[in-house]
Amino acid sequence: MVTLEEVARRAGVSLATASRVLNGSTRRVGDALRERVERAAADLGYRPDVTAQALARGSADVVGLVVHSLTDPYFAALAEGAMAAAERRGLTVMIGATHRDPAREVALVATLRAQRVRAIVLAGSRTARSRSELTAELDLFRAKGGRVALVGQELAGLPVVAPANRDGAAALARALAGLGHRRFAVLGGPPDLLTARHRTAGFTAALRDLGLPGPRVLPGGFDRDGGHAAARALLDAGLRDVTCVFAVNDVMAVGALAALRERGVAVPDELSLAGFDDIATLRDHVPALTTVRLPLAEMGGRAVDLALGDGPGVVTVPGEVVLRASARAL
Amino acid sequence: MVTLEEVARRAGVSLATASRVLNGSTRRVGDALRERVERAAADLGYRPDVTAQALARGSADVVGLVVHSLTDPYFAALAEGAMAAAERRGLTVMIGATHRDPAREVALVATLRAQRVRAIVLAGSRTARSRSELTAELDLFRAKGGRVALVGQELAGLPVVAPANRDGAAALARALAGLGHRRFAVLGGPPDLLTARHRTAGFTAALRDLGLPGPRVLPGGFDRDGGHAAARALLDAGLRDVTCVFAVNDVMAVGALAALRERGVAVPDELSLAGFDDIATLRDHVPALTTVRLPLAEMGGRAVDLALGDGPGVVTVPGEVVLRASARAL
DNA sequence: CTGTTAGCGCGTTCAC
DNA sequence: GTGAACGCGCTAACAG
Repeated sequence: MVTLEEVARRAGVSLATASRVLNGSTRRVGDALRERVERAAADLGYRPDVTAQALARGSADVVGLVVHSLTDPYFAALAEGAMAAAERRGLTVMIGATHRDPAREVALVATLRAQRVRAIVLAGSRTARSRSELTAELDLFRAKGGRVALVGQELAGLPVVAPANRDGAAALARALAGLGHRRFAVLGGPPDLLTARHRTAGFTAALRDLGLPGPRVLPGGFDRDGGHAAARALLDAGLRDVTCVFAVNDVMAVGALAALRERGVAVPDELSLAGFDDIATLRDHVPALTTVRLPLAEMGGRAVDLALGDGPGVVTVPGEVVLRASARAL
Repeated sequence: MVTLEEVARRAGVSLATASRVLNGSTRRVGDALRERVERAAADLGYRPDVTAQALARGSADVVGLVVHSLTDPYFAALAEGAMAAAERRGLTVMIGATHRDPAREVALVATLRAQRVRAIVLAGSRTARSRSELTAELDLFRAKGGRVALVGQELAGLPVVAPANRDGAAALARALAGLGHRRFAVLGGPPDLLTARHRTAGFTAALRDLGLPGPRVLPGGFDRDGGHAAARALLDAGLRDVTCVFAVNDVMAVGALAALRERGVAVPDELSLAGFDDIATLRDHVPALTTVRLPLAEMGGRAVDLALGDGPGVVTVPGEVVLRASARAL
C-alpha cells in the first residue's frame, strides 16, 4: 500500500503539498511541485486510502441509497440512475433495502450515518405513522453536515424528486375516459401509503371533474401479489359495470393481469387495465400495459444531484400517459 | 457525535477498556466494568465511528458487490440475497455496476479496494480476454487480507458459487427431448462469454448423447434485446424443422418471446421455447416460460458467506428443470 | 505558495 | 484484568 507520505518523500515535498495536489481542493500549488507530485504518485501507483480521508474529513465519498427492494424494477431503475449520477461525481453507492419495514429504514439511516456517507437518498413512499423516528435520525445526520434527498414523497421539508402522482393519474383517467370508459375500479394499494393515496385521489378527482361516477377502490399490497389479490377480490365481488381497472403501480398491474388471466377475463376485450410508472419490463407483457411513464433512472440521478447540489428543493417530475394494448376503446 | 472517549469517561474507565467492551474481541473485561461501560454507551447513545474503525483496523465492515446491471432481474435477485447475508453479519453492501465493461469492472474493484472493504463479490460471467488486469487488481486486494468470491464462473482459483450450467442445460435438453422435440435452436449469447458457452455446450452434448442432431446455434447479446435479435435472425433464416428454441438465459428468452409474438409465431403451438435462471418475473409472462431454476438469492448469500468464511472453495449449485407452458409435447 | 503540526476516533501493543 | 501511549493515513489550521 503506497501512502501519501511515500509520495511526498519521493517528490521531495511535504505531506501537505502532496495532499493538496492529489486530493485537496481549495489551495493551489505551484506548477513545478504539482508536476513532481503527480509524477511521483503515478510512478508509485498511489491510491488514497478513503477510510483515512473519511476520518480526517469527517465525511466519506459515498452516498447512501435506501430502497424498499432491489428486485422491484421500479427501485432497480432508480438505483441504476442514482449509481450513474454518483459515479459521475466520483462517489460510490451504499445500498440498503427496507422491505417496507419502517424500523429497518431507520436502522439503515443510522448505519449510513455511522458510515459518514456524504448524502442519503431515501426512495419510496412511507406510511403516515412512525415518521418521527426517521426524521429524528435524519436530523442527526444533517446536523453533522449530511445531505438528504427523497424520491417519491416529501418528508419534513427535505429536498425531493416528486413524481406528479396526482396529475399523472388524473391525465390517465382522462385518457381512459376518452376511450369511452365510464365505470372504473382502482386497485389502490395500502390506504396509508401516500403515493398510493395520491394516485388514487388524482384519478378519482379527474373522473369527478368529468362528471363520471367515482371508481370502486380496492385496497391491498403495493406489490405484484397485492395487485393479484386485489384483482381477485374485484372479480369475487363481481365486476358489474366496471370496464376499466387502474392499478396504482405497474407491478400491481402485472399481478392483476395474471389474476385476470387465471380467471379467464380477457384483457382488454372484457376489461381494460392500466398501471403507473412504466417499468422497463412492461413491454414484454401481453397485452402491453397502458401506464403513466416516469423517467425512473433520471429520477434516481436527480435525487443524487439534489442531495449534493444546492438546486431547488423540489423537483416535480411529470408523468406521461402511454396508451398500450391493455386499454381499448369501447 | 458521541465518541468512545466520552463513553469511557462517563464509565470511569480507560479508552482501551471501553473499546474492548464495545467493539474489541480477544480480551475479556471484568463484569463490573463491562456493565458500567455498556450502560454508559446506552445512556449516551454511542455509535462507533466506522470510518475510524476502518482506519484503525485497516478494514471496513463493508462488502463490495460488483454486478453487471441492477435492472437485470438475475443480478437484482443475487444482490438481494447478498445484502441479506451481509446484514446478518452486520455488514453493509457497496454496489457497483459494470454494464459488462471489463475496464469498469477493474475500476470498481480498485475503488472497493480503496474503501478497504472486507470482501468483494464479483457476480456475472466474464469474457475470456482481459482477465489479467482484473486478477492483478484482485491480487492486490487479497494481499492486504481482502477476501473475494465469485458468482457464476471460476476465476484464478478463487472461491466461487457456480451454477451447474452444463448439467442444467443438459437436463433441460433431455427434458425437452422427452417432450418429443428433435431439432433445436440455441440462442447462444456471446460466444466468448463462458456462462453462455457452457450452457450451449451442455445442451449440445446432451442432444448428442441422445443421438439427436446438434442444434443450430445463433450468437447474440446476453440480454433481452440480444434474445430478441437472435430470435428474429432465426426466423429470417427460416425455422425449417426446428420445433424448440433454448435461450441461454431468461431475459433473452423473454426477448425472444416478444420477437416471436411480433412475427406471429405462436408459442408453444408452433414453436417451443425455454430459458435458464428462473428469474422471478418469469411467471407473469404468457406463456409461462420453461426454464432451469437457480436459487438466485441464495446464491448471492452463499457468495458472501464463501468470501467471508473459510468453507469449501467451490459451491456448485444445481439447476432444476421447470417445465411450463412455453414448451409443449409434440 | 509551502511546510509544520495537530488532530480525526478508534484498535492495540505494551507495561502494570 | 486494566490503563497509557502510539499509530492508522490523511486533512486542515496555522506559520512562515
